[in-house]
Amino acid sequence: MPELPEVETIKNTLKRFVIDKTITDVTVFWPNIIKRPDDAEQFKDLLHGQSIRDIHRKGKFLLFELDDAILVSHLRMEGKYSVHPSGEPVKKHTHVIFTFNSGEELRYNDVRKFGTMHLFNKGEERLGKPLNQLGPDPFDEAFTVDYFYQKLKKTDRQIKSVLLDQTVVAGLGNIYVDETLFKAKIHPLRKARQLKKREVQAIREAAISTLREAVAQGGTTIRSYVNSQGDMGMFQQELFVYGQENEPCKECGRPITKMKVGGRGTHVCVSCQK
DNA sequence: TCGGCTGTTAGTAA
DNA sequence: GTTACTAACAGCCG
Repeated sequence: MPELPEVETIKNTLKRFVIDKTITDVTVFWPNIIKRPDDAEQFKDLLHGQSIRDIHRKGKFLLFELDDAILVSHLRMEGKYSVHPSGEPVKKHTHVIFTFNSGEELRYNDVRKFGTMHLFNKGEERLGKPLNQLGPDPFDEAFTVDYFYQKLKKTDRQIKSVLLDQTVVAGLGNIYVDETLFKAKIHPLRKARQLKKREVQAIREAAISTLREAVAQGGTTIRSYVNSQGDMGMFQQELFVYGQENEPCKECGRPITKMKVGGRGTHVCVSCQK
């Protein structure tokens, strides 16, 4: 589900509910979510007594900053965080509960159980998986045209697949890649290494502006995404190609085509995108 | 009823 | 080393 704009929105809404709350207990119903440490009991012990001081985002990852630790969380397709009074009935697909000293709980819910949590000592989170291979955030100043152009030049893959590669740039997923390529007027099947520098520049700018606008709209809700207050995003109203199969292109009027690229459903205006 | 699809990515095979 | 495919899981749609 969530790509950069959704994770950013979740971070911002969640902060209001959890900052300076102290974890007094952790309950893990589906241990496979916990990837580090490998033992869920140890995970629980390390979190006991820790307070949430801040929440950060890197690509699609949420980073919960605790007193002595960083909890790195990826929501994958359907992960959600929400805060509830302790007495409230627990919903189906809730897999981890962080109990606070405030009489509330932070609950992690994930229909498909794909999400992951990695716990690190503070300062060590960038050294191991999953953050050690992550490319720059699109909003980071390290995401320069030169960096991007060099990366694209040394791969044989199609541009769409490269944009989905989180080691190249971190935060784009299937929706925003399709939207970015439409905005840049580039066909998703183009070989990355054959793109001209001005095309690479156009993709970079399209990605940044698309993501910025989507953050402003609170993300995109296609089926299940809601932020940590339960609000839907609004960016689905601004989509040009994603989910617009057979609809007229908002630029040229010709129908949007759906195809497969790298195994992913891909939406393209074959008239606008070359 | 069942196969195919879904906002992701780690692991494996070629 | 690079790239392509699949599995992890559940639900929805035709």
